[in-house]
Amino acid sequence: MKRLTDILEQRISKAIGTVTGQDCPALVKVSADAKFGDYQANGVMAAAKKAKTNPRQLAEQIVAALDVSDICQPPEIAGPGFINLRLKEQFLANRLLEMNTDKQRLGIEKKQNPKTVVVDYSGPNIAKQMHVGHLRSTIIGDCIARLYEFEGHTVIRQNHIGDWGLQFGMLIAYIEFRSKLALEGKVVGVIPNSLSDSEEFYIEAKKLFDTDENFQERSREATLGLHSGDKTWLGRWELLVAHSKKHYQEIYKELNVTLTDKDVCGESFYADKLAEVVETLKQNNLAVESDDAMCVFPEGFQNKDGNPLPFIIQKTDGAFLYATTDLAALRFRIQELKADKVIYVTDARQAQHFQMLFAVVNMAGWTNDAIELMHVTFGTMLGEDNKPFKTRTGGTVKLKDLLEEAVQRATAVVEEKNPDLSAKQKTEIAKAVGIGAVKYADYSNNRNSDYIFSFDKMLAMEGNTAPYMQYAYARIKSIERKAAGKDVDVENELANIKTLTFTDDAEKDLAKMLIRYDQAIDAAASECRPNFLTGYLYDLAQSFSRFYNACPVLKADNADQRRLRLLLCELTARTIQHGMSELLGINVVEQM
RNA sequence: GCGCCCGUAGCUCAAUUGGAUAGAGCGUCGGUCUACGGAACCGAAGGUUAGGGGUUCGAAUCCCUUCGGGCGCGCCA
Repeated sequence: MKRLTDILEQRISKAIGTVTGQDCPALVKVSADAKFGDYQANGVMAAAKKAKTNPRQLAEQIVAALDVSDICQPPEIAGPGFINLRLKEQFLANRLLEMNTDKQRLGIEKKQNPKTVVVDYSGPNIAKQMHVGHLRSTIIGDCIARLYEFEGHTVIRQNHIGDWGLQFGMLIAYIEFRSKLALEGKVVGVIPNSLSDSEEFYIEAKKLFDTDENFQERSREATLGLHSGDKTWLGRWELLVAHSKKHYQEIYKELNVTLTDKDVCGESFYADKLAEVVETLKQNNLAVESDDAMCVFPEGFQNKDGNPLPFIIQKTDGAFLYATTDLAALRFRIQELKADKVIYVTDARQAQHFQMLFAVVNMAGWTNDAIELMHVTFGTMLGEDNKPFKTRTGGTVKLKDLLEEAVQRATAVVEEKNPDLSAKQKTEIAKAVGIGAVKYADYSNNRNSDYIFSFDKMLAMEGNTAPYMQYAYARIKSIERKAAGKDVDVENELANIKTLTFTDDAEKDLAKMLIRYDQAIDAAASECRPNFLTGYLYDLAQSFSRFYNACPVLKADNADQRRLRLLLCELTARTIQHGMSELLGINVVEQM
């Protein structure tokens, strides 16, 4: 099923071309106001300007050259030269019937020319618990990956974990140090058995590092040993990695995030490629020594003093930096993974770093115009005091704690609203609602802005929240259950519908919303903006509520009317289910 | 100092990227139910889109400028 906006765009653009002889886009959008119809073409004014003619007259000529009679009623011209379009009921009905035949994709086609898209997101550090600072990248990135995948692209997820460098040298040196203490009977436990052990060890190690020169020295040796592949050091390090992976896979599972172990490709993976990256850049005369460090100077970047800003790829002491790793990673993604598009999902503070990274990769000739490099930024998560989100005592909020609290709060709400459900159901619902609320709140905000984290707001049943969406879904499922109780076989009734007749405006309004789902997905994917999708789903749910209020389904006037209404219910449920569950990774529930 | 992001209703946020009279939710006020889950629906009030200038048929959106906020800017990631 081809996207309606694309069909209209194509036909009207063609008509503009026929009339003016110029190539001007029709700019078809959903109408701003229902009184202007369902869709509008905004491109005539610009075309008229280009052709140096009167826009209203041009609009008339275009309409005369246009045939959309299979879709719309005769187009109207309004204002300075808008072309307004009203869908025919028959067209609307046909679209619904087509959607009905495709349970998986609601009739939405895959992209004609799929690309290989690398999405880099989440990227936690090992040996530390995930905290709120990882939340936005993890879930926004996951939505982007799901969107592209649904559109038919080949998506390669990359979890670029922080698992290399001095801090881990320090930690494995501490494991060694601790084993000596253990021999003297001063501590119990030599190796960290869990991630929380690792975290404690990390704190202890840092203390020691800051106060003990010998330990500092040993940490450097450990780092070196690790980097040169020494088995003893490597073994200790692998232990840390294993605990960490287990931890964040648990979090991903809880969050319903699609990252798996095979997507992990962190700093350590690129460690042996860094020297070669630097060497290549040196040979190309792109990397030069400056203040004893190896730097590349991409054009257009300045430091505080107005001097060229370096992209430092090797420190004075010879060590490599994250810039070096990022270069190696990006080259790998382009050359080995064959990426057509690389999307980085990190916070906005790194914008300049990525601009420079892309510039350097371009200088090196590792990329070309056909490859799209994209930094998807997002703002900071703030507490209700408008300051960066912290615990009451000012500490970092652990993701695990945050999610637990969300589920706990949701449990209380379920308990209050629907105490008669089974314990098992309540648990399932609380999880879907609690975790869903956290994710949905993030998705529904424009990712560029900072956003204020509030359990009360995200768990509210009103407004654009996960619970509202889940409620809309549950109500539809409730109707279908009731139908079964009245000997109405919904599946059978919807299986062989040939014609549909609308008898109420609320039906038509809902139908028009339903057929716009493909466009919402496209907008969300192309801009990497999940809030376009949540915005659509919310509009849909509201539209359904209006319909629900106005149009009895099971007590409809006649069989035809009931069939149409059942179909609208079912398609709405499927769309909500698909959008929430498949694209946002938020579960819906039959009852709540 | 330079650069990036931001400033929209009392509050929290949208606005399909330059389109028609800037929309939601919360809060406030007023309505709707013996239909299917009231966790709902309808309506009202609330705006000089921070201020000013410009571009054009048309600006919250683009350009300039002032003010206010956040974040970057040489060996952390």
